[in-house]
Amino acid sequence: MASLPEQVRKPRARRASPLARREDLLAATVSCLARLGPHGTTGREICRQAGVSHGLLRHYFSNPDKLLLETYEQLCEDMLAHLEAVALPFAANPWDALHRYFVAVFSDEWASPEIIGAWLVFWQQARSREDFAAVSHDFNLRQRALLEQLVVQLTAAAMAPPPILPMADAIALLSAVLDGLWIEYYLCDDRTPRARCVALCDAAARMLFAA
Amino acid sequence: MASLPEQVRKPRARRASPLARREDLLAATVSCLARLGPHGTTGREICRQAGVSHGLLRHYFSNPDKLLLETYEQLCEDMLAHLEAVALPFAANPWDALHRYFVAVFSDEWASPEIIGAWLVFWQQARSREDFAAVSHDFNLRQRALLEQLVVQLTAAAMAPPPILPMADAIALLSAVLDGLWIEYYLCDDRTPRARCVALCDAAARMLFAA
DNA sequence: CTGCTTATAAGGCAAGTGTCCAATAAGCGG
DNA sequence: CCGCTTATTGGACACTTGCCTTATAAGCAG
Repeated sequence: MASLPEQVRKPRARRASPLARREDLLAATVSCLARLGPHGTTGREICRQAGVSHGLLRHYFSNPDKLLLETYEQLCEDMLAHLEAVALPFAANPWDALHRYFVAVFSDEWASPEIIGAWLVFWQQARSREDFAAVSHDFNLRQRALLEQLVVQLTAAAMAPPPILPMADAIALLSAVLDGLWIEYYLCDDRTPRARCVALCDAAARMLFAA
Repeated sequence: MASLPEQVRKPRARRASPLARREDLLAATVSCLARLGPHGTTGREICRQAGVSHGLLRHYFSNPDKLLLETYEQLCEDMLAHLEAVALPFAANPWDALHRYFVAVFSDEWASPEIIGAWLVFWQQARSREDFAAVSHDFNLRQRALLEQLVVQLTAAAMAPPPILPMADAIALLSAVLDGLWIEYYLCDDRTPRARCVALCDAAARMLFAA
């Protein structure tokens, strides 16, 4: 039993479509961020979570950092697509569209501890990293534009009088309410239940844009 | 020049008062969190930033994690003390007191990228770590209580009519506005200048609590 | 000036990480 | 059924980290 260099490898794993594997890794990254925080989210740990060998990360992403960045991009893209899909088809009833937007923001899918936890990490990165900042900036612009569009529908349809505050201020405030409640929802899940967040947003919108 | 085991150590460093050194390390922690993110904030890096040997951390804190926690505690304590000192002495003029509170929240001292960046990390930790959650919870309660006190002064002094919304809702909204603007201020420093944040808070308060 | 306390430095060690790389087989086209 | 592409594995390496320990000297009491 001195030398047995044989039968060492065991690539039993089924071969997955490259696209599916990539998504596995992206999802595992979010999960790791939420479970272990940014400190514990290492390339090897992500692979462990995804159930693949640590060598595979390199095969799909140039390095763990890039994986993190792409996770951010993917998350932004998905969230924006979802929000647009939910609110835009209801342009005929602007108040309803806005309400649906709020519901989506606080939905299980986008206000889960996992997602918000990951989001906080990305915000953090955006301060010190150029590439993360670009993604963040782009997302903010697009999200703000969507919100603005919904609000403009309100006044354009003459369903609401011109706001008391300058339009830009009113939108900034509504946006702040959304962000603030979103964070708070994350911080302690029992304090402000989902339905109340939505109700508060509705109230704020009515206050800002209705008589 | 074969064997020179002599003259290796060089504890040239001046001896600092234990309290000052502790504060050095706490400050270095905040700085590291902002500069390198949670991932790069290691015990050794903090010591490097503080200009001391890596062995010293152990002498003041049981481990890097504990240092992080104490940094959080210190930050919370300082911020609450500051906010109270700024707003409470002006109970005679409730609107003014509230305004001073807003100004303090967005002051250079408490809305700096360093502070908010560190804060995001602590929020993240609060989800997965019991001890961080306790600090976070305690801070939220006290901060909320302070804000509530300021608002109650408003109505108690009959300087404002009873709010349109239930009191609890109005306070929740105002708090959300504060948090939301605070974060946004962090995310891109050129978008929403400090003065505008304060003005928006004032506007929100007037809207919620004045006729 | 001497000696004690203790703040400080720095080395060693095990564990974990990122990067690179060679070996292996899974699944498809022929 | 065979052979090529490539998804996948797992090891090697240098490096960093956290933890512990010992050696040193800074500053104060006497």
